[in-house]
Amino acid sequence: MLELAILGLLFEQEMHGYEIRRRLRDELGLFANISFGSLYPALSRLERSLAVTVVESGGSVPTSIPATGSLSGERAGLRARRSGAALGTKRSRKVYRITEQGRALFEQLLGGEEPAGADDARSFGLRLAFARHLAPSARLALLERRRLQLTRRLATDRVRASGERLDVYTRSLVEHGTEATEHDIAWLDRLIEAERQKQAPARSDTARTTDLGDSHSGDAMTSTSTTPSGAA
Amino acid sequence: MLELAILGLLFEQEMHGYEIRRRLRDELGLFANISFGSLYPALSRLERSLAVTVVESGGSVPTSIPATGSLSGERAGLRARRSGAALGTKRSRKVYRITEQGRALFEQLLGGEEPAGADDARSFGLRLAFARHLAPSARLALLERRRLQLTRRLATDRVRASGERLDVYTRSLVEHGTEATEHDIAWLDRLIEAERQKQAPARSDTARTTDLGDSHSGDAMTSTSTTPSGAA
DNA sequence: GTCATCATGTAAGCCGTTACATGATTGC
DNA sequence: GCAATCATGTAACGGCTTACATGATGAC
Repeated sequence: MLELAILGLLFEQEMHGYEIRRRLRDELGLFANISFGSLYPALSRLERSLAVTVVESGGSVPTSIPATGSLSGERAGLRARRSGAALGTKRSRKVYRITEQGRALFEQLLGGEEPAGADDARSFGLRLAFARHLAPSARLALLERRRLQLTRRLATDRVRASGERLDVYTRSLVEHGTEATEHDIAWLDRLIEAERQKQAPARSDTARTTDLGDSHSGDAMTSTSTTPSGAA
Repeated sequence: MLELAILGLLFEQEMHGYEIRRRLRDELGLFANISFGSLYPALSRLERSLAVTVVESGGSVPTSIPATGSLSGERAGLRARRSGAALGTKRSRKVYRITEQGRALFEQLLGGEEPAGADDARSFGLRLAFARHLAPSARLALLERRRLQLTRRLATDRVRASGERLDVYTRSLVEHGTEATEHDIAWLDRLIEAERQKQAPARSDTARTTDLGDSHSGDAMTSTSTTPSGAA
Protein backbone atom coordinates (compact mmCIF):
# COMPACT_ATOMS: atom_id res chain seq x y z
CA MET A 1 0.00 0.00 0.00
CA LEU A 2 2.63 2.52 1.07
CA GLU A 3 4.81 1.52 -1.83
CA LEU A 4 1.96 2.15 -4.22
CA ALA A 5 1.54 5.62 -2.79
CA ILE A 6 5.26 6.36 -3.04
CA LEU A 7 5.49 5.11 -6.60
CA GLY A 8 2.41 7.13 -7.47
CA LEU A 9 4.05 10.33 -6.32
CA LEU A 10 7.38 9.52 -7.95
CA PHE A 11 5.53 8.59 -11.13
CA GLU A 12 4.92 12.26 -11.71
CA GLN A 13 8.04 13.79 -10.34
CA GLU A 14 11.24 12.91 -8.55
CA MET A 15 11.55 13.95 -4.94
CA HIS A 16 13.12 13.09 -1.61
CA GLY A 17 11.66 11.19 1.32
CA TYR A 18 10.80 14.10 3.52
CA GLU A 19 8.79 15.70 0.75
CA ILE A 20 7.03 12.44 -0.09
CA ARG A 21 5.77 12.47 3.45
CA ARG A 22 4.56 16.03 3.16
CA ARG A 23 2.73 15.37 -0.11
CA LEU A 24 1.14 12.25 1.29
CA ARG A 25 -0.18 14.29 4.18
CA ASP A 26 -1.20 17.48 2.40
CA GLU A 27 -2.45 16.16 -0.91
CA LEU A 28 -3.59 12.58 -0.59
CA GLY A 29 -5.00 12.82 2.89
CA LEU A 30 -4.77 9.08 3.17
CA PHE A 31 -1.73 8.09 5.19
CA ALA A 32 -2.40 11.21 7.20
CA ASN A 33 0.88 11.15 9.05
CA ILE A 34 2.98 8.36 7.70
CA SER A 35 5.92 7.89 10.01
CA PHE A 36 9.53 8.03 8.91
CA GLY A 37 10.07 4.70 10.53
CA SER A 38 7.77 3.37 7.87
CA LEU A 39 8.63 5.60 4.95
CA TYR A 40 12.40 5.28 4.81
CA PRO A 41 12.49 1.50 5.01
CA ALA A 42 9.89 1.45 2.23
CA LEU A 43 12.12 3.63 0.07
CA SER A 44 15.08 1.38 0.81
CA ARG A 45 13.08 -1.66 -0.24
CA LEU A 46 12.02 0.03 -3.46
CA GLU A 47 15.61 1.00 -4.15
CA ARG A 48 16.86 -2.52 -3.50
CA SER A 49 14.24 -3.93 -5.85
CA LEU A 50 15.32 -1.43 -8.51
CA ALA A 51 11.95 0.26 -8.69
CA VAL A 52 13.55 3.60 -7.86
CA THR A 53 17.06 5.07 -8.07
CA VAL A 54 18.75 7.86 -6.19
CA VAL A 55 19.53 10.67 -8.59
CA GLU A 56 20.90 13.27 -6.25
CA SER A 57 22.42 12.65 -2.89
CA GLY A 58 24.72 15.29 -1.47
CA GLY A 59 24.22 18.55 -3.30
CA SER A 60 24.43 20.06 -6.81
CA VAL A 61 21.79 22.26 -8.36
CA PRO A 62 18.65 20.36 -9.37
CA THR A 63 18.85 19.76 -13.11
CA SER A 64 15.56 21.14 -14.30
CA ILE A 65 13.23 21.41 -11.33
CA PRO A 66 12.49 25.07 -10.53
CA ALA A 67 11.94 25.08 -6.77
CA THR A 68 10.54 21.82 -5.45
CA GLY A 69 7.99 20.95 -8.07
CA SER A 70 4.94 22.10 -9.92
CA LEU A 71 2.24 20.77 -7.64
CA SER A 72 3.09 22.57 -4.41
CA GLY A 73 1.74 26.02 -5.20
CA GLU A 74 2.44 28.50 -2.46
CA ARG A 75 4.45 26.00 -0.47
CA ALA A 76 7.11 25.99 -3.20
CA GLY A 77 7.40 29.71 -2.81
CA LEU A 78 7.86 29.31 0.89
CA ARG A 79 10.70 26.89 0.40
CA ALA A 80 12.32 29.09 -2.23
CA ARG A 81 12.23 32.03 0.11
CA ARG A 82 13.62 29.89 2.89
CA SER A 83 16.63 28.74 0.88
CA GLY A 84 17.75 32.31 0.30
CA ALA A 85 18.34 33.64 -3.20
CA ALA A 86 19.97 30.62 -4.87
CA LEU A 87 17.75 27.86 -6.17
CA GLY A 88 19.67 24.69 -5.36
CA THR A 89 21.30 24.64 -1.95
CA LYS A 90 23.43 21.66 -1.04
CA ARG A 91 21.67 19.35 1.38
CA SER A 92 21.98 15.93 2.79
CA ARG A 93 18.99 14.63 0.95
CA LYS A 94 18.37 11.71 -1.35
CA VAL A 95 16.23 12.49 -4.35
CA TYR A 96 14.49 9.44 -5.74
CA ARG A 97 13.47 8.83 -9.34
CA ILE A 98 11.19 6.05 -10.52
CA THR A 99 12.64 3.52 -12.99
CA GLU A 100 11.05 1.63 -15.87
CA GLN A 101 10.63 -1.34 -13.55
CA GLY A 102 9.13 0.98 -11.00
CA ARG A 103 6.53 2.19 -13.48
CA ALA A 104 5.67 -1.39 -14.34
CA LEU A 105 5.36 -2.25 -10.66
CA PHE A 106 3.21 0.79 -10.06
CA GLU A 107 0.77 -0.12 -12.80
CA GLN A 108 0.72 -3.70 -11.65
CA LEU A 109 -0.05 -2.71 -8.06
CA LEU A 110 -2.63 -0.18 -9.18
CA GLY A 111 -4.51 -2.51 -11.48
CA GLY A 112 -4.13 -5.72 -9.50
CA GLU A 113 -6.28 -7.16 -6.76
CA GLU A 114 -6.38 -5.55 -3.37
CA PRO A 115 -4.05 -7.33 -0.95
CA ALA A 116 -6.21 -9.38 1.43
CA GLY A 117 -5.45 -7.91 4.83
CA ALA A 118 -5.60 -4.23 3.92
CA ASP A 119 -8.23 -1.69 4.89
CA ASP A 120 -10.57 -1.77 1.91
CA ALA A 121 -11.65 1.85 2.00
CA ARG A 122 -8.11 3.11 2.31
CA SER A 123 -6.86 0.81 -0.39
CA PHE A 124 -9.60 1.83 -2.78
CA GLY A 125 -9.17 5.51 -2.00
CA LEU A 126 -5.49 5.31 -2.75
CA ARG A 127 -6.11 3.55 -6.04
CA LEU A 128 -8.74 6.04 -7.05
CA ALA A 129 -6.36 8.89 -6.30
CA PHE A 130 -4.07 7.47 -8.97
CA ALA A 131 -6.81 6.19 -11.25
CA ARG A 132 -5.90 8.72 -13.93
CA HIS A 133 -2.85 6.57 -14.71
CA LEU A 134 -5.01 3.53 -15.42
CA ALA A 135 -6.37 2.41 -18.76
CA PRO A 136 -10.08 3.31 -19.01
CA SER A 137 -11.16 -0.31 -18.83
CA ALA A 138 -9.01 -1.01 -15.76
CA ARG A 139 -10.40 2.10 -14.15
CA LEU A 140 -13.91 0.89 -14.72
CA ALA A 141 -12.96 -2.50 -13.35
CA LEU A 142 -11.62 -0.85 -10.20
CA LEU A 143 -14.86 1.02 -9.66
CA GLU A 144 -17.01 -2.01 -10.27
CA ARG A 145 -14.89 -4.23 -8.04
CA ARG A 146 -15.41 -1.72 -5.28
CA ARG A 147 -19.11 -1.56 -6.00
CA LEU A 148 -19.46 -5.31 -5.75
CA GLN A 149 -17.58 -5.23 -2.48
CA LEU A 150 -19.96 -2.68 -1.05
CA THR A 151 -23.12 -4.43 -2.21
CA ARG A 152 -21.92 -7.61 -0.54
CA ARG A 153 -21.35 -5.66 2.64
CA LEU A 154 -24.81 -4.16 2.39
CA ALA A 155 -26.31 -7.62 2.21
CA THR A 156 -24.59 -8.91 5.35
CA ASP A 157 -25.30 -5.65 7.17
CA ARG A 158 -28.99 -5.92 6.44
CA VAL A 159 -29.06 -9.47 7.74
CA ARG A 160 -27.39 -8.27 10.91
CA ALA A 161 -29.78 -5.34 11.27
CA SER A 162 -32.90 -7.45 10.87
CA GLY A 163 -32.02 -10.70 12.60
CA GLU A 164 -30.42 -9.97 15.94
CA ARG A 165 -31.91 -8.01 18.77
CA LEU A 166 -29.48 -5.16 19.19
CA ASP A 167 -29.32 -2.42 21.79
CA VAL A 168 -29.96 1.20 20.76
CA TYR A 169 -26.34 2.10 20.13
CA THR A 170 -25.38 -0.94 18.14
CA ARG A 171 -28.55 -0.64 16.12
CA SER A 172 -27.87 2.99 15.36
CA LEU A 173 -24.32 2.07 14.41
CA VAL A 174 -25.44 -0.64 12.01
CA GLU A 175 -28.13 1.53 10.48
CA HIS A 176 -25.81 4.45 10.01
CA GLY A 177 -23.24 2.11 8.51
CA THR A 178 -25.81 0.81 6.08
CA GLU A 179 -26.78 4.31 5.04
CA ALA A 180 -23.16 5.26 4.56
CA THR A 181 -22.61 2.22 2.37
CA GLU A 182 -25.66 3.06 0.29
CA HIS A 183 -24.36 6.56 -0.09
CA ASP A 184 -21.01 5.20 -1.21
CA ILE A 185 -22.65 2.98 -3.77
CA ALA A 186 -24.65 5.87 -5.19
CA TRP A 187 -21.43 7.84 -5.50
CA LEU A 188 -19.72 4.95 -7.24
CA ASP A 189 -22.64 4.66 -9.62
CA ARG A 190 -22.17 8.27 -10.60
CA LEU A 191 -18.49 7.69 -11.23
CA ILE A 192 -19.19 4.54 -13.21
CA GLU A 193 -21.79 6.32 -15.30
CA ALA A 194 -19.36 9.13 -16.02
CA GLU A 195 -16.72 6.61 -17.06
CA ARG A 196 -19.12 4.86 -19.41
CA GLN A 197 -20.06 8.11 -21.03
CA LYS A 198 -16.44 9.03 -21.48
CA GLN A 199 -15.73 5.73 -23.14
CA ALA A 200 -18.88 5.37 -25.23
CA PRO A 201 -18.24 8.10 -27.78
CA ALA A 202 -14.61 7.08 -28.15
CA ARG A 203 -14.99 3.54 -29.50
CA SER A 204 -17.20 0.49 -29.45
CA ASP A 205 -15.10 -2.47 -28.22
CA THR A 206 -13.24 -2.72 -24.93
CA ALA A 207 -10.42 -0.20 -24.91
CA ARG A 208 -7.01 -1.84 -25.07
CA THR A 209 -4.76 0.98 -26.16
CA THR A 210 -1.49 2.06 -24.58
CA ASP A 211 -1.50 1.57 -20.81
CA LEU A 212 -0.98 -1.55 -18.78
CA GLY A 213 -2.83 -2.58 -15.65
CA ASP A 214 -5.60 -4.44 -17.39
CA SER A 215 -4.90 -7.90 -16.05
CA HIS A 216 -7.57 -9.28 -13.70
CA SER A 217 -10.90 -8.10 -14.92
CA GLY A 218 -13.24 -11.05 -14.74
CA ASP A 219 -12.15 -12.52 -11.42
CA ALA A 220 -13.84 -9.96 -9.23
CA MET A 221 -15.91 -12.76 -7.74
CA THR A 222 -12.98 -14.65 -6.31
CA SER A 223 -11.86 -12.02 -3.83
CA THR A 224 -11.96 -13.26 -0.25
CA SER A 225 -12.25 -9.67 0.98
CA THR A 226 -12.16 -9.36 4.76
CA THR A 227 -14.55 -6.44 4.64
CA PRO A 228 -15.08 -4.69 7.96
CA SER A 229 -18.13 -2.49 8.21
CA GLY A 230 -16.57 0.30 10.18
CA ALA A 231 -19.03 3.14 10.34
CA ALA A 232 -18.61 6.82 11.10
CA MET B 1 -8.85 -3.30 20.43
CA LEU B 2 -9.40 -7.01 20.07
CA GLU B 3 -9.16 -7.43 23.80
CA LEU B 4 -11.84 -4.83 24.29
CA ALA B 5 -14.12 -6.72 21.93
CA ILE B 6 -13.46 -10.03 23.67
CA LEU B 7 -14.05 -8.58 27.11
CA GLY B 8 -17.20 -6.94 25.83
CA LEU B 9 -18.62 -10.26 24.74
CA LEU B 10 -17.53 -12.07 27.89
CA PHE B 11 -18.95 -9.22 29.94
CA GLU B 12 -22.40 -10.50 29.11
CA GLN B 13 -21.84 -14.19 29.00
CA GLU B 14 -19.12 -16.78 29.24
CA MET B 15 -18.14 -18.59 26.08
CA HIS B 16 -15.28 -20.30 24.27
CA GLY B 17 -12.91 -18.93 21.65
CA TYR B 18 -14.53 -20.38 18.60
CA GLU B 19 -17.85 -18.86 19.52
CA ILE B 20 -16.30 -15.49 20.31
CA ARG B 21 -15.11 -15.45 16.76
CA ARG B 22 -18.54 -16.29 15.43
CA ARG B 23 -20.21 -13.58 17.49
CA LEU B 24 -17.63 -11.03 16.46
CA ARG B 25 -18.37 -11.85 12.84
CA ASP B 26 -22.15 -12.21 12.95
CA GLU B 27 -23.12 -9.60 15.51
CA LEU B 28 -20.54 -6.88 15.72
CA GLY B 29 -19.61 -6.81 12.07
CA LEU B 30 -16.40 -5.09 13.01
CA PHE B 31 -13.55 -7.57 13.03
CA ALA B 32 -15.36 -9.26 10.15
CA ASN B 33 -13.20 -12.35 10.16
CA ILE B 34 -10.85 -12.17 13.07
CA SER B 35 -8.29 -14.91 12.63
CA PHE B 36 -7.60 -17.59 15.21
CA GLY B 37 -3.96 -16.71 15.01
CA SER B 38 -4.99 -13.44 16.55
CA LEU B 39 -7.84 -14.51 18.78
CA TYR B 40 -6.27 -17.33 20.76
CA PRO B 41 -3.10 -15.46 21.67
CA ALA B 42 -5.32 -12.59 22.81
CA LEU B 43 -7.29 -14.96 25.05
CA SER B 44 -4.03 -16.32 26.44
CA ARG B 45 -2.83 -12.82 27.22
CA LEU B 46 -6.10 -12.00 28.95
CA GLU B 47 -5.87 -15.19 30.94
CA ARG B 48 -2.29 -14.50 31.97
CA SER B 49 -3.24 -11.02 33.09
CA LEU B 50 -6.09 -12.50 35.14
CA ALA B 51 -8.78 -10.64 33.23
CA VAL B 52 -10.47 -13.91 32.37
CA THR B 53 -10.46 -17.45 33.76
CA VAL B 54 -11.19 -20.81 32.20
CA VAL B 55 -14.28 -22.27 33.81
CA GLU B 56 -14.76 -25.40 31.75
CA SER B 57 -12.09 -27.19 29.84
CA GLY B 58 -12.59 -30.82 28.97
CA GLY B 59 -16.24 -31.75 29.22
CA SER B 60 -19.05 -31.88 31.80
CA VAL B 61 -22.51 -30.49 31.28
CA PRO B 62 -22.59 -26.68 31.25
CA THR B 63 -23.83 -25.55 34.64
CA SER B 64 -26.72 -23.33 33.70
CA ILE B 65 -26.30 -22.41 30.07
CA PRO B 66 -29.12 -23.91 28.01
CA ALA B 67 -27.54 -24.44 24.62
CA THR B 68 -24.90 -21.89 23.77
CA GLY B 69 -26.39 -18.71 25.04
CA SER B 70 -29.36 -16.42 24.92
CA LEU B 71 -28.21 -14.02 22.24
CA SER B 72 -27.80 -16.45 19.38
CA GLY B 73 -31.43 -16.92 18.42
CA GLU B 74 -31.85 -19.45 15.66
CA ARG B 75 -28.18 -20.29 15.66
CA ALA B 76 -28.48 -21.75 19.12
CA GLY B 77 -31.19 -24.01 17.83
CA LEU B 78 -28.93 -25.12 15.06
CA ARG B 79 -26.21 -26.04 17.49
CA ALA B 80 -28.62 -27.85 19.77
CA ARG B 81 -29.90 -29.90 16.88
CA ARG B 82 -26.38 -30.64 15.80
CA SER B 83 -25.31 -31.99 19.16
CA GLY B 84 -28.03 -34.63 19.11
CA ALA B 85 -30.51 -34.94 21.94
CA ALA B 86 -28.29 -34.24 24.96
CA LEU B 87 -27.57 -30.65 25.91
CA GLY B 88 -23.97 -30.71 27.06
CA THR B 89 -21.69 -32.86 24.97
CA LYS B 90 -18.11 -33.30 26.08
CA ARG B 91 -15.75 -31.30 23.97
CA SER B 92 -12.20 -30.10 23.93
CA ARG B 93 -13.15 -26.52 24.45
CA LYS B 94 -12.13 -23.85 26.88
CA VAL B 95 -14.96 -21.73 28.20
CA TYR B 96 -13.82 -18.34 29.39
CA ARG B 97 -15.38 -16.20 32.10
CA ILE B 98 -14.55 -12.59 32.80
CA THR B 99 -13.17 -11.74 36.25
CA GLU B 100 -13.56 -8.69 38.45
CA GLN B 101 -10.25 -7.40 37.15
CA GLY B 102 -11.48 -8.13 33.65
CA ARG B 103 -14.55 -5.98 34.19
CA ALA B 104 -12.40 -3.18 35.49
CA LEU B 105 -10.07 -3.48 32.51
CA PHE B 106 -13.03 -3.51 30.14
CA GLU B 107 -14.48 -0.33 31.53
CA GLN B 108 -11.11 1.28 31.56
CA LEU B 109 -10.47 0.40 27.91
CA LEU B 110 -13.98 1.45 26.94
CA GLY B 111 -13.89 4.81 28.65
CA GLY B 112 -10.23 5.65 28.06
CA GLU B 113 -8.57 7.41 25.15
CA GLU B 114 -8.31 5.74 21.80
CA PRO B 115 -4.87 4.16 21.37
CA ALA B 116 -2.95 6.36 18.92
CA GLY B 117 -2.24 4.02 16.04
CA ALA B 118 -5.68 2.43 15.69
CA ASP B 119 -8.23 2.92 12.92
CA ASP B 120 -10.43 5.63 14.38
CA ALA B 121 -13.70 4.59 12.79
CA ARG B 122 -13.26 0.99 13.85
CA SER B 123 -12.22 1.94 17.32
CA PHE B 124 -15.17 4.27 17.78
CA GLY B 125 -17.59 1.75 16.31
CA LEU B 126 -16.43 -0.90 18.70
CA ARG B 127 -16.78 1.42 21.67
CA LEU B 128 -20.22 2.51 20.61
CA ALA B 129 -21.30 -1.11 20.30
CA PHE B 130 -20.56 -1.50 24.00
CA ALA B 131 -21.60 2.01 25.00
CA ARG B 132 -24.55 0.69 26.97
CA HIS B 133 -22.08 -0.42 29.63
CA LEU B 134 -20.74 3.10 30.07
CA ALA B 135 -21.89 5.68 32.55
CA PRO B 136 -24.09 8.27 30.80
CA SER B 137 -21.50 11.00 31.15
CA ALA B 138 -18.71 8.81 29.79
CA ARG B 139 -20.96 7.85 26.90
CA LEU B 140 -21.55 11.48 26.10
CA ALA B 141 -17.82 12.13 26.32
CA LEU B 142 -17.20 9.32 23.83
CA LEU B 143 -19.64 10.81 21.35
CA GLU B 144 -18.26 14.28 21.70
CA ARG B 145 -14.68 13.15 21.42
CA ARG B 146 -15.60 11.50 18.15
CA ARG B 147 -17.40 14.59 17.00
CA LEU B 148 -14.40 16.77 17.67
CA GLN B 149 -12.25 14.33 15.76
CA LEU B 150 -14.52 14.52 12.73
CA THR B 151 -14.81 18.29 12.72
CA ARG B 152 -11.04 18.53 12.75
CA ARG B 153 -10.92 16.19 9.80
CA LEU B 154 -13.50 18.27 7.98
CA ALA B 155 -11.34 21.34 8.38
CA THR B 156 -8.23 19.77 6.87
CA ASP B 157 -10.26 18.14 4.12
CA ARG B 158 -11.75 21.44 3.11
CA VAL B 159 -8.33 23.02 2.93
CA ARG B 160 -7.19 20.19 0.70
CA ALA B 161 -10.28 20.44 -1.51
CA SER B 162 -9.93 24.18 -2.03
CA GLY B 163 -6.20 24.70 -2.23
CA GLU B 164 -4.64 22.12 -4.49
CA ARG B 165 -5.43 21.51 -8.12
CA LEU B 166 -6.62 17.91 -8.10
CA ASP B 167 -7.55 15.61 -10.95
CA VAL B 168 -11.17 14.52 -11.38
CA TYR B 169 -10.86 11.31 -9.40
CA THR B 170 -9.00 12.69 -6.44
CA ARG B 171 -11.33 15.65 -6.32
CA SER B 172 -14.37 13.41 -6.33
CA LEU B 173 -12.77 11.30 -3.62
CA VAL B 174 -12.09 14.28 -1.39
CA GLU B 175 -15.56 15.73 -1.96
CA HIS B 176 -17.27 12.47 -1.25
CA GLY B 177 -15.15 12.02 1.84
CA THR B 178 -16.16 15.45 3.04
CA GLU B 179 -19.82 14.68 2.52
CA ALA B 180 -19.48 11.39 4.35
CA THR B 181 -17.84 13.14 7.28
CA GLU B 182 -20.60 15.73 7.38
CA HIS B 183 -23.14 12.94 7.36
CA ASP B 184 -21.32 11.26 10.23
CA ILE B 185 -21.33 14.46 12.23
CA ALA B 186 -25.05 14.94 11.69
CA TRP B 187 -25.60 11.40 12.91
CA LEU B 188 -23.46 12.00 15.96
CA ASP B 189 -25.40 15.16 16.69
CA ARG B 190 -28.60 13.15 16.74
CA LEU B 191 -27.06 10.65 19.14
CA ILE B 192 -25.71 13.40 21.35
CA GLU B 193 -29.07 15.14 21.41
CA ALA B 194 -30.78 11.89 22.37
CA GLU B 195 -28.26 11.38 25.18
CA ARG B 196 -28.83 14.87 26.51
CA GLN B 197 -32.58 14.36 26.57
CA LYS B 198 -32.20 11.08 28.35
CA GLN B 199 -30.04 12.67 31.02
CA ALA B 200 -31.89 15.95 31.43
CA PRO B 201 -35.05 14.67 33.13
CA ALA B 202 -33.08 12.34 35.39
CA ARG B 203 -31.05 14.81 37.44
CA SER B 204 -29.28 18.16 37.30
CA ASP B 205 -25.60 17.63 38.15
CA THR B 206 -23.15 15.33 36.32
CA ALA B 207 -24.19 11.73 36.87
CA ARG B 208 -21.73 9.86 39.07
CA THR B 209 -23.72 6.86 40.16
CA THR B 210 -22.65 3.23 39.93
CA ASP B 211 -20.49 2.60 36.87
CA LEU B 212 -16.83 3.28 36.31
CA GLY B 213 -15.23 4.49 33.11
CA ASP B 214 -15.64 8.15 33.80
CA SER B 215 -11.98 9.06 34.00
CA HIS B 216 -10.74 11.30 31.17
CA SER B 217 -13.51 13.67 30.36
CA GLY B 218 -11.91 17.05 29.97
CA ASP B 219 -8.81 16.07 28.01
CA ALA B 220 -10.52 15.59 24.68
CA MET B 221 -8.31 18.31 23.24
CA THR B 222 -5.05 16.55 23.88
CA SER B 223 -5.55 13.59 21.54
CA THR B 224 -2.88 13.41 18.87
CA SER B 225 -5.21 11.34 16.66
CA THR B 226 -3.63 10.15 13.43
CA THR B 227 -6.90 10.55 11.58
CA PRO B 228 -6.91 9.19 8.04
CA SER B 229 -9.66 10.38 5.76
CA GLY B 230 -10.42 7.08 4.10
CA ALA B 231 -13.52 7.53 1.99
CA ALA B 232 -15.98 5.08 0.50
C1' DG C 1 25.27 30.09 19.57
C1' DT C 2 21.10 28.27 19.93
C1' DC C 3 16.70 26.86 18.39
C1' DA C 4 13.40 25.31 14.86
C1' DT C 5 13.05 22.87 10.89
C1' DC C 6 14.68 19.84 7.44
C1' DA C 7 16.40 15.32 6.60
C1' DT C 8 17.66 10.40 7.17
C1' DG C 9 17.82 6.52 9.50
C1' DT C 10 17.49 2.29 13.32
C1' DA C 11 15.15 -0.50 17.02
C1' DA C 12 11.50 -2.25 19.47
C1' DG C 13 6.91 -3.19 19.59
C1' DC C 14 1.80 -3.74 18.51
C1' DC C 15 -1.71 -5.70 16.09
C1' DG C 16 -3.15 -8.01 12.76
C1' DT C 17 -2.60 -11.60 8.91
C1' DT C 18 -1.89 -16.46 6.48
C1' DA C 19 -0.17 -21.03 6.74
C1' DC C 20 0.57 -24.92 9.23
C1' DA C 21 -0.28 -28.66 12.87
C1' DT C 22 -3.37 -31.22 15.69
C1' DG C 23 -7.20 -33.42 17.47
C1' DA C 24 -12.33 -34.30 18.92
C1' DT C 25 -17.19 -35.03 17.33
C1' DT C 26 -20.67 -36.06 14.32
C1' DG C 27 -23.13 -37.23 9.94
C1' DC C 28 -23.39 -40.40 6.40
C1' DG D 1 -14.08 -45.31 7.76
C1' DC D 2 -14.19 -40.70 5.90
C1' DA D 3 -15.19 -36.04 5.36
C1' DA D 4 -16.96 -31.82 7.38
C1' DT D 5 -17.09 -29.01 11.07
C1' DC D 6 -15.76 -27.67 15.57
C1' DA D 7 -11.96 -26.36 18.36
C1' DT D 8 -7.30 -24.89 19.84
C1' DG D 9 -3.03 -23.61 19.09
C1' DT D 10 2.04 -22.16 16.93
C1' DA D 11 5.20 -19.84 13.52
C1' DA D 12 6.43 -16.62 10.30
C1' DC D 13 5.52 -12.53 8.48
C1' DG D 14 3.53 -7.69 7.10
C1' DG D 15 2.80 -3.11 7.84
C1' DC D 16 2.45 0.25 10.65
C1' DT D 17 3.58 2.83 15.10
C1' DT D 18 6.58 5.37 18.67
C1' DA D 19 10.99 6.34 20.52
C1' DC D 20 15.56 7.12 19.83
C1' DA D 21 19.98 8.78 17.37
C1' DT D 22 22.21 11.84 14.25
C1' DG D 23 23.32 15.65 11.62
C1' DA D 24 22.83 19.78 8.29
C1' DT D 25 20.86 24.44 7.49
C1' DG D 26 18.95 28.84 8.29
C1' DA D 27 16.69 32.41 11.30
C1' DC D 28 17.39 35.39 14.95
